[in-house]
Amino acid sequence: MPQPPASTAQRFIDDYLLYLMARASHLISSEFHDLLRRRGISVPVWRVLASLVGSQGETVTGLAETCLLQQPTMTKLLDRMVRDGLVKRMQDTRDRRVVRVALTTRGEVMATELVQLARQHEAEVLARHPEAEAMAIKSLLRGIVARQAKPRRG
Amino acid sequence: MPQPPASTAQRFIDDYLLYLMARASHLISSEFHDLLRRRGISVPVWRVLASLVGSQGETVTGLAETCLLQQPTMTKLLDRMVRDGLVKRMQDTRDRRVVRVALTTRGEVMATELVQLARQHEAEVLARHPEAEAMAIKSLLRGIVARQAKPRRG
DNA sequence: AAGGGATTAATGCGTTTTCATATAAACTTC
DNA sequence: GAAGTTTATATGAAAACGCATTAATCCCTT
Repeated sequence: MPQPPASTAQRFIDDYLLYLMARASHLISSEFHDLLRRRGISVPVWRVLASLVGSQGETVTGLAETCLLQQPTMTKLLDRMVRDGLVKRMQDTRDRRVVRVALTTRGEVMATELVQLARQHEAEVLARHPEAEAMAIKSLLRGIVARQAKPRRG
Repeated sequence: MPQPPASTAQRFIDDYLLYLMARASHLISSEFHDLLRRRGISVPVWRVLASLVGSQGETVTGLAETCLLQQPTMTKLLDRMVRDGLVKRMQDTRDRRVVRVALTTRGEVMATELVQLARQHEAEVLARHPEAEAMAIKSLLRGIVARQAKPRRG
């Protein structure tokens, strides 16, 4: 284990809301992302799959926003997912500019399975943070960061 | 504006904790990241600067963890920051494996200025989310997502 | 109904990140 | 004190990302 930082309790970022949110999100998500990696699934792919469950078809731009990516990044990600047989592109009947992206059968099987695992994991996380229902946001997130700290490699 | 998704209120992800956290974090941070971009500063560079304010020197691995990056990524990021005169590498006296990274004068000036802007922005965000002090985490984060929604391009 | 302006998705290029591995230094143990 | 193990950082190839631009379609005004 490396030495603790020179000034342990005094760092700007440790009381900075945006950092607390980013770190809490990162730490908690890392657990599930590890599970994904073991299955050879990248985080962006998982996000697209999860976004498309139950949908008849989403636009590229809409998916990009949902998945927190830029549109060109999404286009290239979809290229790979089409190649891997997870999603298909369809033309929108009303607007020929629009591409509707939907799950293939294979994609749907995978997505459904992962969503179930995600729900399980979410339940575990919530069980682990029982005070989450009542605390102020900063101390809450700070608590998550502290408690969650480094279960393994982030 | 694009069409709303086929099933508006029923998506799995809209009630999924990890997504709510990631999205809330992304949305709020985007505002500040826009400010950074206007100044030509990337998010990872900002994170390193913010991590080093008030420090005598952090290790590469420690910085990587703090900044939510992998260690090789941090090494290369530091290469660029050294090149740009923002940080310097120093040898640790006790453990010669360890590289101590610290701000240069130029880096410190920049970091201090940015931290001040970050504090301002944080205050604005907190003022905008007054109920943040008392709400349950999921509805809290969901509320942030809803209210923050798309101030401009994410 | 035609043309200007806006919107959707794709492409190309340069940069950055990741994954796997290599190198070097320091601890441990016999 | 030397071999083996662990820890810290660096490197190199391949993938992914971001920005700017392009092509096609739609919308709205006149």
